[in-house]
Amino acid sequence: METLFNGGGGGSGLGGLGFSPGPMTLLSSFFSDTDDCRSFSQLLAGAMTSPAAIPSHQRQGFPPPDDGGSGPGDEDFRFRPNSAVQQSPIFTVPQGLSPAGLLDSPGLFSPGGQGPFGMTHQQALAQVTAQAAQAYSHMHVEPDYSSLLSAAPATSLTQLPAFTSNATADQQVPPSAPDSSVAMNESSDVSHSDQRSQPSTFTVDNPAADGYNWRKYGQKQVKGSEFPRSYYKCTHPNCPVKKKVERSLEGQVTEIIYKGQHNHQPPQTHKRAKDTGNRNGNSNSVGNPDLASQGQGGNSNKLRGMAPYSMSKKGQESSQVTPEHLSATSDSEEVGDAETGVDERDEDEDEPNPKKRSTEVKVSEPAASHRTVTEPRIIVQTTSEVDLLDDGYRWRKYGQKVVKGNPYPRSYYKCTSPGCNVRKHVERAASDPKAVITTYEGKHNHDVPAARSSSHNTAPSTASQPRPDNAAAEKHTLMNKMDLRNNDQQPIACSRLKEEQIT
DNA sequence: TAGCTTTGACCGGTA
DNA sequence: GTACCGGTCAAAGCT
Repeated sequence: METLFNGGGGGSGLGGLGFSPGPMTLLSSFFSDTDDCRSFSQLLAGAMTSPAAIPSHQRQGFPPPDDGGSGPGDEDFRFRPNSAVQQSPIFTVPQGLSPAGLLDSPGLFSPGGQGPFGMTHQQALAQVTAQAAQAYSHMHVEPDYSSLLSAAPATSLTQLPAFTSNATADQQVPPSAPDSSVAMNESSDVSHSDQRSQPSTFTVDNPAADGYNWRKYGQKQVKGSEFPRSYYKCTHPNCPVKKKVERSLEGQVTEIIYKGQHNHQPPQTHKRAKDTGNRNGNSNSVGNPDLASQGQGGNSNKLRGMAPYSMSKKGQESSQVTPEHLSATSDSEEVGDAETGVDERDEDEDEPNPKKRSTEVKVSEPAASHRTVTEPRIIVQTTSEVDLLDDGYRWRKYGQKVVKGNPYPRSYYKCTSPGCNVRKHVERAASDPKAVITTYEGKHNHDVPAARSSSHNTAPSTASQPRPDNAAAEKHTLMNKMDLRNNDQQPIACSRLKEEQIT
């Protein structure tokens, strides 16, 4: 964990860079590797409505529902962090991490966003994250990964917001699919021809950062997206692979769609090293938007997936984990290599098995084109309203997205204070609009606005819901209290919030 | 000079 | 039949 979040010292990638992923990114990184899961929303919905219906003996493992997930005998419960269809990045919650327990934590949450234990959303998130990490370490045989996770100090999360928001240009580290390739490959059929990569949350300056060389052959403003879409072709002779990349004006990759499969190995020598600098002594150092390409032939080394985070090279702001990044899991060669060295890559390159190269979950779509398995990264600018959520700060809703399986949109907010980059992501459970997960990103650089009257609800905001700027500390505290090895810990993934009116 | 990006135009599919 | 749209082409410019 320490390695994961803080780089684990030793001079590799993340550690050296000294940044941490945003909480959701972190979660995503943990959860991005299975093929049969439930969306986060669905999880929420299910948990909010049916924990009791789940046999107690199964709660721990949170047996798969009816979505074709693992069978009764399976130890893993799977669900998708995003319900964007079945092509969402999925993650597996193995025994030890009980989604049910997650959501069914007694009294951890209560109206107002804070439970009797003072558990806040941030804390919940941190806890979930920690448990996810723990779970991941339990379920995956990858010794490297597991060890990393299990060894990670809970305090790592403390720095998440700060680091994500303060990354410097030199900290460009690719988001990576936490070894989704491995997990997925192990657990699913990789015949999928359809993949969709996680749009990396982070700015990726080099589209070829996934190990392949790409040539941009077109760009177009597509309908429905506020961002232009770029078209790339693999430059390898006769390689039919193409990819479409959508980026925000800040350079953040909002979506990457791959099409085709590489019929060759990733170039041994990466120009990327030249392009972005050869950090950590290896050539695979590039912010990499395309983990999916890995899935198509890109190499996937176990540790590469451990580095799901990258930082924007173009803007600090973009380095912040934005909602789009919540599920960012791009294959991170840079990080992976940074931590494992090129050798690992070479190993993977020696591994012709296409399955090992799949990073994102594949879908069963027969189409030749494959979209990465995550939901679209496009955030629709919907309103400019200032949403007065109960945390003392003023928020401006800057977008929302409806995910499949959840009639309620996921909403994104930004702090309205000038210069403050804190963002807030609110997701409501499909079954209960009052069941909400609120995730803060970043740290307020100002005090809580003067007292204001709120038409809605609840207890004093600052009391009912810890301020984001305290999130880190809270997480820290929480994480310190947590015993990652304790499977009995009931992580909280949602809260039945105050009668918060989100829209 | 090679390779790449940019960008307007063109093409084919679809409603 | 037509307009729209996504995808691609290809000339021009840049590195």
